[in-house]
Amino acid sequence: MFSVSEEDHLKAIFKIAEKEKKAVSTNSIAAYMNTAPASVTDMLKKLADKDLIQYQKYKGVTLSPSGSKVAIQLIRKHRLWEVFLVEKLKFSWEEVHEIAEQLEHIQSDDLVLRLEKYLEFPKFDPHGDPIPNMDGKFTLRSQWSVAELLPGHTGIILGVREHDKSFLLYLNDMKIKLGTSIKVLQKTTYDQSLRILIDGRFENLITKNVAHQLLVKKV
Amino acid sequence: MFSVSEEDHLKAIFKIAEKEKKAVSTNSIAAYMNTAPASVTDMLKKLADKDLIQYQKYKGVTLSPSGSKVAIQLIRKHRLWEVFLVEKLKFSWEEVHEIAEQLEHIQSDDLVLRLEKYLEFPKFDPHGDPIPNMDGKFTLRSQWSVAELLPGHTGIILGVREHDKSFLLYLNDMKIKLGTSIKVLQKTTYDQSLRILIDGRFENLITKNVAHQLLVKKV
DNA sequence: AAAAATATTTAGGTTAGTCTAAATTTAATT
DNA sequence: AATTAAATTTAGACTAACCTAAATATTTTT
Repeated sequence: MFSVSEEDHLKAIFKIAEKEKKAVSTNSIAAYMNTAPASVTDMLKKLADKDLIQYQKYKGVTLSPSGSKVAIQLIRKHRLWEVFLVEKLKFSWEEVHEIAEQLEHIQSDDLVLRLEKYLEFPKFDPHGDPIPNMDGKFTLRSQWSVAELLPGHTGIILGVREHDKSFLLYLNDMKIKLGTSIKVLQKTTYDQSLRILIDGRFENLITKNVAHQLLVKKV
Repeated sequence: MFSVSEEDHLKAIFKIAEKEKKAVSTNSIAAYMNTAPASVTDMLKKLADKDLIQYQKYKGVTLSPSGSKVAIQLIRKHRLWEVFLVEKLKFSWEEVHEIAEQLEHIQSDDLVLRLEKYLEFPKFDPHGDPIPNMDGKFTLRSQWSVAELLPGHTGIILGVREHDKSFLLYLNDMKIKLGTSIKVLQKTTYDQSLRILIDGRFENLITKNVAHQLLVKKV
């Protein structure tokens, strides 16, 4: 239906729009995709012709309903494949992104439905990101970052904001994964770094930024 | 490493060479791939430059050791994914080819190894074709076509030569699948069509050609 | 509000992978 | 062996997806 490059651009627009509310700029897409801005402009024209985006020269883009649908289906496929890779093939959470980037472009609606059923309809992927259902609906849940927890309070890791491989390896070293309990022992007033207790066993110091990347439910 | 089109051409050459012993012709590749012969010529030049084939103008091509390796690895991935689709996702054997054609191009050696392990090292795919191991070795076994069975003798279906969807659906209708027993009741001398008994329960008439496509072990 | 900086688009070019039509080589037939 | 037919290659062109450099629009700063 759509080319890999078209799909990738739509996904990039979706991801960027998720964070910043305004129209998505050409340069931000280029930065996200590691391509030249001029290449993005070319693609935006094509996507606009196909009514996948709203595009006005120099004014940035927003996804149309059909463009949004394509992006969400891609994200759905990506996350379902990540669950497969981790749950079934026993990959670690930092290894699956590149492979899922390829698998998400496999075209077969039936495949996605059967995969989802086989995985028993997971609602979140191995990084804690929600998996949209067939209709593009994401499951919502209340979650806080560890940075928001008050000293003395505990949370259970639901997910991570940062997906960088080195960050995930750092968490592995600290024995932090989905389901791990994090108790905030102390917050430094100087730089807001935190002393935490991991699974009631390991004490460690994390920066404010790291705390911001860790998403938990309060217990 | 290699593009999808390069891989597809190498696989086509391998498949054609499997049947016909001589050097593979440009036209046969074009026919197999549904492309113009001129496009094949272009690609052959490229593959020859990369030492993936032996190519002399007008003389046809043969795979080099490295080209052969690429082709066999593709076939390996294709067949492993087919096993996954049928065994785990419960696709029917006539539905999996197109999806596996896409999946075979996913690049990750680790993925293939883990998939193979997850599937418990299958040696044959859902059509009974052998799955080469990591080193490119195919498992051999003695097999005959039903056309070779003498009246009164029985075989167990090991695989099919023909992979066409309509043929597989025809077998479904006749309740023939891998493991099914086939007893030859009678051979017509006129056109060598056969009356067979399927799983000791259903009697049916098949043409000589159909019998030739059905591979069995003798019992 | 003008100048400077930044963002974006346009213009023109490249490569991979395809095509058709014409030219050439090889194979088959008379 | 010459002619015809078939197979193959060459020549030239197209599209998708990229690029760089230059031009233009927008935003920020003085």
